[in-house]
Amino acid sequence: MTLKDIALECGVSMMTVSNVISGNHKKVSKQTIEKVNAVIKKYDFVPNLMARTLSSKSSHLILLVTPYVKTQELDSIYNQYLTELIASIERELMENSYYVLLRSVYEPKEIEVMYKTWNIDGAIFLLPFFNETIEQIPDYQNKNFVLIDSYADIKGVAYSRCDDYQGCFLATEHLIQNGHKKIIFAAEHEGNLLLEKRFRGYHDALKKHGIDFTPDMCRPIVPNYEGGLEFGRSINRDTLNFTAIVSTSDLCSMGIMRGASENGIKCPNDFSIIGFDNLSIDEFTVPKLTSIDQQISLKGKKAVEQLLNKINKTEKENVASIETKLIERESVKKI
Amino acid sequence: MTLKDIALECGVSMMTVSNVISGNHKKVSKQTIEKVNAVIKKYDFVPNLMARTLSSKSSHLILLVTPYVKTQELDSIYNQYLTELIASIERELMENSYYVLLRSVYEPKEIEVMYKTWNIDGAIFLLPFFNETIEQIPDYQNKNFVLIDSYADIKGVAYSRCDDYQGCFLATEHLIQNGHKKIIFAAEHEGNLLLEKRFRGYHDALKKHGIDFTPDMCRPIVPNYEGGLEFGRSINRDTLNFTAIVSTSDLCSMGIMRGASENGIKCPNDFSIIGFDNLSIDEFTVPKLTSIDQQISLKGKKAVEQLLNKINKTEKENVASIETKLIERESVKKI
DNA sequence: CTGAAAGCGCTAACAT
DNA sequence: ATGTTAGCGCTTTCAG
Repeated sequence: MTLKDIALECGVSMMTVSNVISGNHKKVSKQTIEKVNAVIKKYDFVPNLMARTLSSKSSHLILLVTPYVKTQELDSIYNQYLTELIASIERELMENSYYVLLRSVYEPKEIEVMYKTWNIDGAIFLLPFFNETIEQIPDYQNKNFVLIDSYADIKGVAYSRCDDYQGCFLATEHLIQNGHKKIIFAAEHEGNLLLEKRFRGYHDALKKHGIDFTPDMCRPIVPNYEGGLEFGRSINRDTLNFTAIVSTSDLCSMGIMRGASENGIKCPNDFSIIGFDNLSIDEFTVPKLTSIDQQISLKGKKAVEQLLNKINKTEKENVASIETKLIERESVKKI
Repeated sequence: MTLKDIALECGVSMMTVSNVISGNHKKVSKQTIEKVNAVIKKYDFVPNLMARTLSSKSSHLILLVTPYVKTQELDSIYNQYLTELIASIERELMENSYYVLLRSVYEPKEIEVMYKTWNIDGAIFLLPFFNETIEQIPDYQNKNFVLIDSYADIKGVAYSRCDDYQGCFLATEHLIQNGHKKIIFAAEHEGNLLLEKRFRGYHDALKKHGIDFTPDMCRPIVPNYEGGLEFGRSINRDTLNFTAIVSTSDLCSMGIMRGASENGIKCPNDFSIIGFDNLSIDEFTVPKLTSIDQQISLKGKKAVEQLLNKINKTEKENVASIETKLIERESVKKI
């Protein structure tokens, strides 16, 4: 069943059917529209987008780019994170009649190949691992790129990310409001644009409430489970010179809690901690972990919004900054 | 840059270039092949698959089908699970020059629409939620379907799933080998094909080692975190008439451990437990959770193998049953 | 408002 | 071993 068959049965030309389907309703009379739609419905006709793309160049295909790494190498945070992100993006694109091609990419060249192969209409980079490669892609300014979680400053692309500054500001302020003054920041942030934003939020919250920041309050740990575990194990009654920790990931927080508990230092009685990401496992830890929620689905939705703005050349702000939320559980104690 | 341009520059016909690209090397002389390949390389020419599909009908596009549900409704197990599964499938398809279209599907009709729209070459159903809908899809026997984790018995489709029977057999036997005799099975399995297999594995392991099964050894709980929590809370010194639990999900195990510990009943001293799925969070629980590993990546790889067999009409067994593995951690105590 | 002609980039089928 | 013809299903362009 093709456009031609529909046209024949309706006694009109292919162009008329095409116009009805494309929603060019100004070019067709009401009666014709109804007649054509009836026949389309009768046969459950669905236009072939391969053919449409070939002649019109626009495929309605969006490339979702993930890094090509061994699955095991992906920090487990990405598991939950990516599923939710991809699901929300797919849903939002679907509602706008776009389709999702998923591809793990190792070198920038592959992006270009995908464009030539499938006439891609745009791409969303799901993780901020592509900052350096994007500018190597030919004509990247005109390729409708959206970067997620990236603070790179690349001309012509759009961004969707959570407000990392505000997230750690919130966390820090919450600790202060619970009576904490000796609050440390648990991540090496130098050289990492995202972590620098988070550090800045922590720093400025201290400042706002008249607490001096000194360099020893920043602990240069790697913010994953192992890094947290190592740091946690270094905590004992002698080194416990703080009452609260601003962490930059839930898994890191879990590592810290586990490591410290090996020395009999327990959260929340001996120290309070706030994570980042609001993973569902936060409900399963002991104590349940207070965390900063990233609103992942909203981030995906906004990424699609940015993309459609680019595709439709709607002149808009090219950064979506998603508000974070504090999710209170049991890892912060009022002192 | 098109086939035509390459043909022109080489001084040959389009068909010759096409044959070189498709690997029809019997139809072209060695010199011509080299000449053509040189020009292709010179211009980084990539053939347009929209055009190829239009004339050849084969798109090299594979549909990955997930259920369309609210993200929040997806049990968190699927998060980690799906990411790893999708990553392994994408990788394997990519290596065979296939491309991945991702789509969440609400009703069977949508599958048919995707086929008409994009000339899909086959589909993999990532979760066993489609058993009832598949047979409603027109011509489903010839559509190259692979179902993951399904025990449905549908004509003409292929399957990739872990050996659930063997998984719980392994778990039960491991407990027995650690001296346990009073072992309960923690899931309502009736009416669920997959859970029935697991129960059978548990049952047969008991039998093999001369332990009688009595109906009270099967606890009809819902095998997720909440169900586990509820059951765990029901355990106290009076009701603790077993020494070990075969659970059918890691999250359920975590719920049980948490619920029981609220009553002062601790794993592994008061009872042993083995989970199912081997989630990475098993490393973070206290005690670390012994579990049955599903080899998710292998499952994805085998799913692709099944699919390619169908596409290439290679006559093979249409079920891939993935061996499970026991991952020992700290939740089983020798008694 | 409606239609005819031409062509998107490729390949199947049939030549030579 | 190589080339020619026709056509995949749709839209663009230009005419009426």
